[in-house]
Amino acid sequence: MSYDKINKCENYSITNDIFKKITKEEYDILSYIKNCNKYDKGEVIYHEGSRITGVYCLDSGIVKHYKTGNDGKEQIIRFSKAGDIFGYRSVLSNETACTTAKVVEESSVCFIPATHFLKLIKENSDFALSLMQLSCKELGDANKYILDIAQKNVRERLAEILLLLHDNFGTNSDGDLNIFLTREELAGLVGTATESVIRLLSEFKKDKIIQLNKRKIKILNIKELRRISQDF
Amino acid sequence: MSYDKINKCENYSITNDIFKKITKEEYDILSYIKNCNKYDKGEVIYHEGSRITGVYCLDSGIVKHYKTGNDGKEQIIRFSKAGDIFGYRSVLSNETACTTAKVVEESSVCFIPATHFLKLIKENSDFALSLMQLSCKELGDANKYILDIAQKNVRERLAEILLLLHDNFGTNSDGDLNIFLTREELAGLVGTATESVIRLLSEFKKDKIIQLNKRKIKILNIKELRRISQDF
DNA sequence: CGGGCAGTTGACCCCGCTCAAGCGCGGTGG
DNA sequence: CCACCGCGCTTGAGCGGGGTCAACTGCCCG
Repeated sequence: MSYDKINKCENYSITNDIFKKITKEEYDILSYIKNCNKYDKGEVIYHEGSRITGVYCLDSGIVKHYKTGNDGKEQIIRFSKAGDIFGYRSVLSNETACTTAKVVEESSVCFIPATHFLKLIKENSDFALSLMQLSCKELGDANKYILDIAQKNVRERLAEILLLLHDNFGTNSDGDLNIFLTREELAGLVGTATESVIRLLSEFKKDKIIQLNKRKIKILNIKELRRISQDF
Repeated sequence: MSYDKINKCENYSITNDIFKKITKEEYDILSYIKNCNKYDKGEVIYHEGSRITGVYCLDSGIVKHYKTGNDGKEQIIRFSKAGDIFGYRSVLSNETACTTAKVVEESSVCFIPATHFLKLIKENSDFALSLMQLSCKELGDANKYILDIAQKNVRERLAEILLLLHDNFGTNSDGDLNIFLTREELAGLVGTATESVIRLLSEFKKDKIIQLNKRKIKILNIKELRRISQDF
């Protein structure tokens, strides 16, 4: 992280989502206190197990959150995109980070110290409530994920992940998904081996359900994908 | 749920855990407003997908929370025991219930209407904060569960579940786990087939790691169980 | 006494993991 | 400029963990 990258925050993230609930005054103080950095692709913002001293919000870019298994394999839990905040789980539960946060696409990240974040929660109950809603939503997502991994087969899960990426990141003008993951990352998301992802992607391609070009993925038949994913 | 079971709450649950943070006055109002019921084993408190109009706290008993897969198989997400609250996720995120809550052991359950619960959060920031800590802790647990199911084999997971039950429910004077699940429920917890659970339990028994007597399980070698579970 | 459910065991076999080999491509250095 | 290396991707072969099916037992309860 080079020095010239510091303090170039555009304030996007704190105008977004849950920060809608803070007052003008709180906003001004927050703008003053927060601290922004740019991170390159592949850089780690924090490691699983490390103590977190504040909350991060993403101005731009994509960050993946993963846990590492005993054999060193990454299990991706979720992604953050522009406007999302992360790290708040550790700050609130006062535990070490339960995931590693690594940059997938060059990101601009704001940092809000824990003390100030907790102060905001205490003083603004609307803010506290929307934060609670956020963590509850994440909890619901995690519960669904547990069911999926436990009961669906790899083919169904891959279909579901493609739909999830489609919903979260959308498509560019060419119709390609706006996120470019390695096969290994896809495997870490689905919870399977890289080779299995490759084989199934080839099948989907053969069946004209998706189109592949390197890491670009275009969904051609979203209905069929939904049918395969078995999600009603 | 028979009529004579209503309004016999002992107030245990609202003296517990997160309700420590409420004031005397709030406590008195809450005692007046809340509503208590007894539920027999097997009764459903609410179903996955139904709208929840308040938050539940458990005075006594055990409740399991599970999601149902497309093939009808239960995936148990977690248990509640005396002092725990549940249903708050749906109330806060304003979504339908993401799990079914079913009584495993006869339970005394208090109900707090959503409006009053939200009022408490708005007016008592300490209460809000400890509730947030609770949801964040659950989120951390869920994330760990995802990693486990995705990367560990059934043997490792079963060992881990036995340790988890041991930590959560403890043992009685005979050293048996204080929770009595069917083999099918254990399978739904581990995320596997009933037959696999049976076979592995037999193995653990053969290896003198556990003792079995119907649904009673006694852990004989907790170290070995920890080794098998691969959890560091 | 009979029906039904939980538990158990054996047989079978398929999904998906692992290992290995080969390919394409971009970067680096001689 | 080309040779080489390494990484990501792809494909094939093999096999084993664990899911499924079926049969049997024991037990509870009507």
